[in-house]
Amino acid sequence: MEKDCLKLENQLCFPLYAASRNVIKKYKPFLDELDLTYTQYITMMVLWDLKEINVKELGNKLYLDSGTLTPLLKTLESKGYVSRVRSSSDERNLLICLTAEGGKLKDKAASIPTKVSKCINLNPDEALSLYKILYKILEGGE
Amino acid sequence: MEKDCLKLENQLCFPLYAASRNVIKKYKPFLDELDLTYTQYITMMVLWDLKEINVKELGNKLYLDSGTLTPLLKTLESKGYVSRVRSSSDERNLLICLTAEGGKLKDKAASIPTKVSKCINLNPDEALSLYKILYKILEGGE
DNA sequence: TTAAAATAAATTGTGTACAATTGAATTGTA
DNA sequence: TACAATTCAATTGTACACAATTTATTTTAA
Repeated sequence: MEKDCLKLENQLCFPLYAASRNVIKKYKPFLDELDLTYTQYITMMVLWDLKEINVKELGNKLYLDSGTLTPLLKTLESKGYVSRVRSSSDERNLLICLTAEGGKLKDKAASIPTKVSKCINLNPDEALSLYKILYKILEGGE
Repeated sequence: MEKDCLKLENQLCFPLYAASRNVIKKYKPFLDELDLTYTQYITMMVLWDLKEINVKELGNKLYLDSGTLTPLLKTLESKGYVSRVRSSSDERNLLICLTAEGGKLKDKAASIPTKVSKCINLNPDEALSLYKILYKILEGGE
């Protein structure tokens, strides 16, 4: 009986992993219009909200490290959506700042959450339940 | 109000993406002992169950394409866990077969699901609810 | 029956993820 | 105040993901 534990259909992590990729794919046609990948998009979300943040804090919010963020932020800089400046008070910190160009993207992105949620077949109860469980996983360990 | 839709904390996809990576990380110490990555592990799960499958069907089960699977399966072959043989009835198909060595891994893996579930802070109701919602997402579109 | 269409895997190229290491800047402390 | 420890970002190296294209094989339909 122990063996059924190793069947794909009895796993919780596998559908979590597959559903995550599945939903991210639904963003693609909308994000293509903004010339953003999904990871770049969630980075821009933080910046649309805060305007400025250093790499460390950004990594804490996105659960990503500098190995992922450094090249991604250089790409966003090359697109003109953010600037990268060393903090004068502590040269170890790199400040990521939203540019005017990056700010304009927010308007174009405003309709994306609604459009994507229409592609996902969940009712409000399920969505809320999912949200709570996912944050319980995220908070329950790191 | 439209603007709050673009806040990270109001997204459903972001915690899905973050929780997926968070849980996969919990497998790492256990999978390191088997010299498997998470993607290699779920591939082995299919093979422990079916013994043999072609790349196309494997991709359907894992929601992955040949671009991901081809190099991964070559790695598993080099580790001695699978063999790769063209189907004689249709040379387009590549059959992936569990080797004896690969079969032995199943015993070593048997305890992993229990160990990982102890690292995830969910009660049985939450786990079942999550499972159902994730499969609803997966079935609801592709 | 043979040429076009379809199918399967491999390949190519880009962009993450992430562990581990490095290097520069800052902080704590003897 | 030096200097060891810490912190932050960048770098290095490996392994996915995935879109798009290519190559080989098989199927189909004229």
